[in-house]
Amino acid sequence: MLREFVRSSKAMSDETRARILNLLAHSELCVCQFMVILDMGQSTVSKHLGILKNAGLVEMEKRGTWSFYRLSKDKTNAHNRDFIRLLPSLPKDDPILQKDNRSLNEVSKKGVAFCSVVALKKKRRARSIHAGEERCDR
Amino acid sequence: MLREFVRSSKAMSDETRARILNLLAHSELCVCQFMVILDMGQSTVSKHLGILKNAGLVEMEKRGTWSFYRLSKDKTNAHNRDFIRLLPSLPKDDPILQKDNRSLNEVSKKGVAFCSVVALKKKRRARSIHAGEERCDR
DNA sequence: TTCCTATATCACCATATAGTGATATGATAC
DNA sequence: GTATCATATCACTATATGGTGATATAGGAA
Repeated sequence: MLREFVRSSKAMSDETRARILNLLAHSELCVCQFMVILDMGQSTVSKHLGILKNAGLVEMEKRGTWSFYRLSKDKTNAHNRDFIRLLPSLPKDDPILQKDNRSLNEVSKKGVAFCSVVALKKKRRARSIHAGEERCDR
Repeated sequence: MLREFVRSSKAMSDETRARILNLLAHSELCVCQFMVILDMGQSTVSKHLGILKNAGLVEMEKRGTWSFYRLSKDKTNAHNRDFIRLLPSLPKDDPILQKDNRSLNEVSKKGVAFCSVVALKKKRRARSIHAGEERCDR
């Protein structure tokens, strides 16, 4: 149906989600790895992945507390198969995607546990900055 | 560049513009023909066509006062070639697209002049309704 | 010239969306 | 049990977008 076609197309047509799809074209990843590579907050990443999953472009598998995402292998959806096939035409010479791919290599080497630590640190830093600002207001 | 990829993808990912692209996959059309088939106002149609043109998915040619639109034949843009190639995977069984295609047949038979008349009538009707409402307010 | 028509653009409003911090959920470790 | 961590979801704000009427532009006809 047209509605599904548009939903999948919309899911692709955002810079952040295009970056996510580019990364997933290389390997499966969990949320905290995306946080490090994309340098974005956890809720942002989770939201974007939810949109991609809802459109059927991406699948999720829980392993312990981690959620691993990968490109959908669903053969029943014609649009999504075609949209995913389009990923190789993402501009390989784009500096953002090149940087993402380099980060992906590093992150992959260091493993998931590393990302958890980095993501947690980031979260705590954000909290403490916020707490500091509040103190200054008094 | 990623920005262009996203722009083209965004241009496709709207129900109205997907309908426009579906029509253009069959034949070139001018604005007033879109107005009749899509049953939308002139400014709306013009805006959507502008977005598609700006993304490079569509070309425009002026003939007299008419602007004719067609799918871009530009071979230099990799994304757009791929996006246009995706059009055949628009859901052919979708009732909206089927209705659009039927309307396209009728409109094509009757020619551009017919559409001009219909579009103009519509415009006048809208104006007179609006004028009537204003009179009632007094 | 003046009038009419086809299209583009503008201004506006209503809705949708991205990003974010806070909170909720759910699993693991202690 | 509690504590901790990974993720999902909620609430909110700022911005983007779709649809529309009004206006501007520009070509053709009278």
